[in-house]
Amino acid sequence: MDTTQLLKGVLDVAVLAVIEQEDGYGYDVVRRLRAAGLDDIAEASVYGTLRRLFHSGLLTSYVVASDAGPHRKYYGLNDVGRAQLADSAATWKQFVKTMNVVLTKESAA
Amino acid sequence: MDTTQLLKGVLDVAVLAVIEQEDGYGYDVVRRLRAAGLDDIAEASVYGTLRRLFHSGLLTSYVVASDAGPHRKYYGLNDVGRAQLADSAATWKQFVKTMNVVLTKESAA
DNA sequence: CACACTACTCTGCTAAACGCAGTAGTGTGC
DNA sequence: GCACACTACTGCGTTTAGCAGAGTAGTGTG
Repeated sequence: MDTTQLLKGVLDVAVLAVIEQEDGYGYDVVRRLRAAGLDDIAEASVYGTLRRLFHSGLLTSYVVASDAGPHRKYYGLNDVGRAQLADSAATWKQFVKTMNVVLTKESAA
Repeated sequence: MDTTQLLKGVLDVAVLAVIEQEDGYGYDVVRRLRAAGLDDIAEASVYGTLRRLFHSGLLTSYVVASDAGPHRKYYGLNDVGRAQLADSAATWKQFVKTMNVVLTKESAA
């Protein structure tokens, strides 16, 4: 099965969670997500998500010069972002529970 | 948060699981999924998923006359479907674990 | 015979992840 | 001193899949 479809709607939460830990820029968020186990995540997806979240008003943004490459566009959570994260994480957990009900009923052997 | 996006890729597994329990027809699968907690699932999504899974060769299909309405198109799992279900369920569980890592690292306070 | 419930189909819309290409900045090796 | 690798970001077009909404029937009830 392709995990691409599973990511839908979840990448938002994942990115928010990673940034809450510590402010991050795109390239770095990609690495942190991959390190956490989302191995085959695409760069374009993360950059796209960051832009979407920022334009939705959930993130702050500031640019920092780098000593090893181009400048970095850092993102951080604001209050709206933190609230959204809490909310989405709760929705996710509830969803997982529901799916567990659906899946464990299977062949009640 | 909208659960629509969370369903992506997961509805397949959910439908397969429900059908493995017992053969079912569209209208009935919808009710069983809703009963399990996927309240706001749309009929069109389930019928679409059933057709997709059938055409992918995971389901068998047979028509039964009903005593209370039009005929019913029942679906059942074949071996390919059962294998796919096992596989997808495993992928899902792994994905949930990964997401748990991502989410619980959050604010390691 | 109108209406409700069952049961299914079809068309078109939309969100979001991704592939791919392109643009730069920096540092390393030949 | 130039090719190449790595860092860092942007933009466009494609694809997948869930959903809204409308339509078509069959059955049974007031």
